[in-house]
Amino acid sequence: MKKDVSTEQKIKDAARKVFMTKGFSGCTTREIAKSVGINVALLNYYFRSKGKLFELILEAALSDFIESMVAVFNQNLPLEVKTRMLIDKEFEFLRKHPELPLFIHAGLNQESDVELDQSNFLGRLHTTGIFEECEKAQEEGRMRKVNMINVTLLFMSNCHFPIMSKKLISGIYQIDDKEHEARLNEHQEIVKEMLINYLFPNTNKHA
Amino acid sequence: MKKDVSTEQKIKDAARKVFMTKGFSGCTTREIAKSVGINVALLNYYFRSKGKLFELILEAALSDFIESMVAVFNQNLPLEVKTRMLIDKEFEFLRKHPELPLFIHAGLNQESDVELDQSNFLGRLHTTGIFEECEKAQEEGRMRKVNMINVTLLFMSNCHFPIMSKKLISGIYQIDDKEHEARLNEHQEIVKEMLINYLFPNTNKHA
DNA sequence: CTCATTTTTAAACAATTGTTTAAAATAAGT
DNA sequence: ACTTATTTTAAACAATTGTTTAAAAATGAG
Repeated sequence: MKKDVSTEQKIKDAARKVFMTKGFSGCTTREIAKSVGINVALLNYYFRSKGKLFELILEAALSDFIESMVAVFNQNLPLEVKTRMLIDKEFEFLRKHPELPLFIHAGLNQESDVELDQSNFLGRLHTTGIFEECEKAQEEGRMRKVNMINVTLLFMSNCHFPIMSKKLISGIYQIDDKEHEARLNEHQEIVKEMLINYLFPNTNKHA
Repeated sequence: MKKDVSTEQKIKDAARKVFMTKGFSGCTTREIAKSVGINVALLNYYFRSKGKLFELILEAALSDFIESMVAVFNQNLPLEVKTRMLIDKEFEFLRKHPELPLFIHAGLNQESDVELDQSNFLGRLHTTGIFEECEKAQEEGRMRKVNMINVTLLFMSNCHFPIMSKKLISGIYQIDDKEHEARLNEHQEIVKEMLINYLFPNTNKHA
């Protein structure tokens, strides 16, 4: 029945790679097919169209990215520790998939018919209990009272943007990959300290 | 000689709008021409090709965006005040041009031949004296000792990302434009306080 | 082996792409 | 007014696009 790796999966993998680097309208179906070593018609045999294939890849990317958060939230650790871990894991995850954030944002802005709530991301976050955990910490005065949307924004801004902006930052400051990596490593520590200090102001700062 | 608004400028304006919302490969030259009310051939008469026109628009966008920073840096005010003003001006500027950050990042990743140092952005920043100002503040212990690249990252992350991520955040949390705007307004204050606290820890916090 | 189903291909389809050519319209110079 | 230069257009160009059709190859069941 199935081969070692099914053709369907091979197409998905190739499509992911190509779409990620070039975007939806930046590549052709033939380009994807060629990188798999198959005919163009086979793409439309498995997936009905280029657009449908793209939606699939985009939703999978979104899922990966939410799942990497959920994994940390599910850890049974104090909120402060979890926060540090979340940032570390995010940086780790994004270093492995540096094109992901830009791909997601560009993809959402182009293919406007992708409905985010269909994948129930909010639900998946809720099941981790992180919202209640924060609410409790806020009531107890351990955590600064900030709307959870703003908390999310704080984390995403400071983890995703540094990765997305590599070309811009390297270009402006004229630094090479090595130097940029060094800046990124330092930034990871900066972000951890800054966010912890801001969100948990009463925790003793190890300065 | 010249008309009220030159055709060349009208094309640039239209191209900017179209490229911003759809990206380079997401639109066609005919689409741009049509929105100006001219023939396709006239595009290539003024600008040599679609790619050349795009580079022009992208570089202008980058320029706008750097200039909005430079304007603040040139103000003769204490660093802490300038910092607050920078964040406010950035949010103000980006609210007017919300597509700009994503356009710049996507554009840089697609059209890789755009050389950032040709526009001498770093030079323009240097002439404001902001680097020396920070260095001095760092030596005097008023400002935390952080590499200027990381400082830049902190500002950009926390100003640009909240604007760029509108669709993602609205989609995940299922909020409408009004609620998103409210979150953004609150975020502006959060970012100001967080960055000031982090970069100028000795300043008395108005908490 | 046989036959039906699934997988894969080559070829063609019509539409659209960026760009060019050559002619028309407009403006400027003398 | 006549000529030259500039601006604008319509039409065509070849190449590429996403998608489909119909046939071939591979696979599976009995």
